[in-house]
Amino acid sequence: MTTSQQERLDRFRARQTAQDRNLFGRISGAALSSRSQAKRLLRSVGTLSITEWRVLWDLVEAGPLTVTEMATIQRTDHALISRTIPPMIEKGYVVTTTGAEDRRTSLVAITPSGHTVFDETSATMAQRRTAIKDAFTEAELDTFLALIDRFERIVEGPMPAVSQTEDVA
Amino acid sequence: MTTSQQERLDRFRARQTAQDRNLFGRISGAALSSRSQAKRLLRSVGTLSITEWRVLWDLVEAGPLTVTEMATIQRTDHALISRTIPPMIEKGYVVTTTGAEDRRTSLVAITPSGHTVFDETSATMAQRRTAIKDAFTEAELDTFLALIDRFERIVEGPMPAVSQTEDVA
DNA sequence: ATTTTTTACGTGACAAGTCACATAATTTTT
DNA sequence: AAAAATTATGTGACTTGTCACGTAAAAAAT
Repeated sequence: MTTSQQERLDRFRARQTAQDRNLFGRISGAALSSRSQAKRLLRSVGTLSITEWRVLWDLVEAGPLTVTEMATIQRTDHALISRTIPPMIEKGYVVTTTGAEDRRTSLVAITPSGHTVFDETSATMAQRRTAIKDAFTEAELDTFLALIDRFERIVEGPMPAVSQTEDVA
Repeated sequence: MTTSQQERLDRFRARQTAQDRNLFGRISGAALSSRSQAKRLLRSVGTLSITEWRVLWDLVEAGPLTVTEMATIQRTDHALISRTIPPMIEKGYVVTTTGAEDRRTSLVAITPSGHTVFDETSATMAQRRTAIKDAFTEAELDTFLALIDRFERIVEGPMPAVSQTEDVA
């Protein structure tokens, strides 16, 4: 290996180390790993996709919900939920009714069949949550969530405000 | 509003509150918000997509890199990088050469043109990083990264190990 | 009462990201 | 030296997620 190849490798390693402290990349990486794991686990215990599973979990825990409510709970785009519902109706997992008080809304409810496919995932996904519970104390979880809150305040707006001490990398 | 509608709303709110403490959802939400913000910012200062921008940032900081190296740095799938490169070559932002020592690899390097489009984003994206720097002390960043490390150890495997005290939700 | 604004959701079009597989090249094992 | 295993990358096919827009319905303003 030539010196210039070694230098190239050194620069790659330095970059990797530097990015280990980049919160944007770290949070993205953690989220993507989490999603992949969830996907593998769900595939191992049934046929539900991640989004289908999340919908059923919300409905099992909270009863009938609107598309907007589920999107809010799941911190995702309403379009993703909206698109996930019709195939779930076809599979017999959920039913929808137009809102009685607000006919723009549709109220989604789980069916017995939906309960069944959801129940097949429960032990596995509960085990996954337990692993998190075991890994963090309540105080550590509080700290983690407070830090995530702060991060979110920065990434929620169009552009975060910065102090006068800003430096340009 | 009837009592049953009020109860439905109460259950929705309770579910939302409960999910505020769900690390999986919180980390995913934070990552997605971050990605959307980055996308908006990039659109406001040029035409680079998020993945194109990440590629250029890596190349600017570390010099020529292979697809696998960039995927490792960015904690993403090599296929995403692999697919992003040809259009960037067509746009004149990068060039590739087959690795001298390992003809399986291709070494990607930025061009002057790529530097130019990247430079147009630099102030904005640096400002974004500064906002993070301003929001967290070094100690808080250390804590945040340590917690993310721990979370990642749980989500990296096929299934996390759990203690005997596991409970099924 | 009417008009304007806002909201819920469905859809088009697209980007981001993943999984699996194939080919070529390299490394390891025999 | 040959065979087997592993790795780098490209690609097919798909899922996840987003942005923008349109329509219908509701709320707010006039």
